[in-house]
Amino acid sequence: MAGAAGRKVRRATMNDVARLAGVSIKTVSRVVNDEPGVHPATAERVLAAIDQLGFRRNLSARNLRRGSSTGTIGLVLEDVANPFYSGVTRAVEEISRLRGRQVITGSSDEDPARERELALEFCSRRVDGLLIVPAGLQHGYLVPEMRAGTPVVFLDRPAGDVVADTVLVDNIGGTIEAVAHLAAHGHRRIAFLGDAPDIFTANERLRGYREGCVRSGVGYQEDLVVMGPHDERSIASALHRLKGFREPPTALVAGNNRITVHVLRALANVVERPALVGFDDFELADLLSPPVSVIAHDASALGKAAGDLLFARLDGDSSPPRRVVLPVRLVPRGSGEVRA
Amino acid sequence: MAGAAGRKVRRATMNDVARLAGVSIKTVSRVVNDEPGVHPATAERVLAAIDQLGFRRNLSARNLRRGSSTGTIGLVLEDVANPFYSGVTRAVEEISRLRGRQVITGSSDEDPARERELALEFCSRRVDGLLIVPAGLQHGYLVPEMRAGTPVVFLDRPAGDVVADTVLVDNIGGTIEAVAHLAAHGHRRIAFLGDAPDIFTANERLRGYREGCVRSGVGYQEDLVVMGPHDERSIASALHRLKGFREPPTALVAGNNRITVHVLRALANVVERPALVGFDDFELADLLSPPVSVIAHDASALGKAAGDLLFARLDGDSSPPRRVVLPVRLVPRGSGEVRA
DNA sequence: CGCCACTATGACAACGTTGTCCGCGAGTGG
DNA sequence: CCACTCGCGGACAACGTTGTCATAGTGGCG
Repeated sequence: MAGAAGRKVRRATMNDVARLAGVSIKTVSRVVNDEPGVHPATAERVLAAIDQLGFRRNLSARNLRRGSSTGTIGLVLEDVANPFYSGVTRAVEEISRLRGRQVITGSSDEDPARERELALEFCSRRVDGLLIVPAGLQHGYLVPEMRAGTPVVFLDRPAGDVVADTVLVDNIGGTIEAVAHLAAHGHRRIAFLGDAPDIFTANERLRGYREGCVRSGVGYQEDLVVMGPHDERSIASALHRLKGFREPPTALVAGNNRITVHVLRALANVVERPALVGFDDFELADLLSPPVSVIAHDASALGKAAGDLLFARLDGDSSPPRRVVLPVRLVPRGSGEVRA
Repeated sequence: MAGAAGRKVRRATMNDVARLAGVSIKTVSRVVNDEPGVHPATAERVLAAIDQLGFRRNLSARNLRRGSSTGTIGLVLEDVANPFYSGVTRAVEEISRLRGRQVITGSSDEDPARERELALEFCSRRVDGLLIVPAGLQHGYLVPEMRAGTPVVFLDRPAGDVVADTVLVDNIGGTIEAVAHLAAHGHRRIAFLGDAPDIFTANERLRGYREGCVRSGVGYQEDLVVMGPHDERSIASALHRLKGFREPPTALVAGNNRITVHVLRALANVVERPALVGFDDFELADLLSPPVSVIAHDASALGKAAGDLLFARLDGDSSPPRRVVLPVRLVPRGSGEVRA
């Protein structure tokens, strides 16, 4: 059992190592960086000294001196605890690891000020690249960074006022498909429960819903739309209100994974359940009864696509900014295949 | 629409700002750090220059010069994508934010070498503190760091061979309770599906299971224990094998959230389902049918406790290392209350 | 009018590392 | 035996920032 007892000790530097090994500091540097031109016996002595002192090279100093890469990628998202974003995080981490980079993450909680604060903090740390799930619409603050050559990729939502690489999912197409699917099962009164309309994806999905209603010949009815922000309570009361309509909706489209879960919870003890299609897939959706039909898209694919784009830029790709839209697919599992 | 077009530009330094504002670099530093003794008009000029150049102070240089805090906390866990750990991550992020720190995370995937690599990388970055979910049993490599004053807190599992702050959950107590609960409902053949026994929590929970069997008068039966590592397939085949017994188990204890989910999937279309209690709570457990009874413990509580411990150390607490064991509680929801 | 206290600013070194360049000694070919 | 190369190691500056100390200006006061 080794303890950490004893006086707090100053951290060893290359100088200390050099002194102990009886060589110059530059030689230590050479050993640490696997540079050629060091006699094996000398290297041995240096390594022994490093081990004895527990020396770890100071990356702040290294980064400062080298000026180029800090070996870090900044990732700003809405909430790491949301399974969708933690999937994205994992994918980004994975691809970064292959490229020898560490990931620094931060949750913005949909607060534009917090997003900006995090992103700028990351820039101060001189991250090699930034991946951002935008909370706000103003990203002019990133222009100096981009000018200085820091690649920025926007994820899941586009930036408001800068032109940059962006990876999105097909929100509109997905919602159109959801509505079409429900309409094909005879539903004519299809409600939409969406997130706050100033969130890009929420708005796009609303547009898709509207378009889907029109295309499916159902007709768009304002009163069947309930936009957020939502929590469990507000979803429950919205459902209650909809149910009180003279012609209540027979089907629901839920705008994202959290809303879907809230809907499921609100409907838990209801006998006459409306048909349901949720946007975003989630674990256990297939094990619920009825299993929940969803518009699925892959968090890892999103993270990977964004990461690929970012690293391509780091590798020197200077083509015009790209916008990648990842496909979604309807996964019918039961909850959406109930006839009206 | 601002573009990032134009030549790639060198990043502005304090020197550039100083020249543009017609002051010395030290004055710029004073403004940036809100130090007193700068004439308001001068500060104004400096701020304008900063804005014009898009200057962001280089934290590598700052950290190097100041030598003290880098404003970062390193978090090594098993897999950010696992909801349990992403909950921990979020809690750590939250508490770090309040203390003005950024969190750097890395997933070890249960690989001791990877854990070590990540932790040492973080040390090279001179993180202010380390939070580690140990993958291995050897942590001697951290001794120099701890000597140098970097606080280390182990999370969810203890370290193998160093004495340090540790936050655990009551694995043994929880599993004992699970077994007792099932026994109270008349079960005499209770199987245990656990993770790889070299994982601390898996082993502790196995011990708890064994103890629980003894205490409940059920008797410990070797052949009802199936340890991992597990995936969906292996769980399915284990269940199949157990079912073939002359006296098949009438109840199951699942060793962690992933195993529980695998069990649920394997049992999805089975009519005669054994009673089930899972270790770890998970979202939607209450909405399944039957709702899944679990031994619940709080990921955020774990993250918060560890963070509190870490920051207490950073604030100078030098009392002997502590071991905190967080309570768990049985949440009966249905799946565990089936009579034998 | 000379001295002091005080404000506003600047010159300079140092943090730990790495890139550049230089030197020493041994081996090698003519 | 000399000139030249090659392998190895070291001295020194520089990265961008901040702490220390010095200094110029300013106004008050005896």
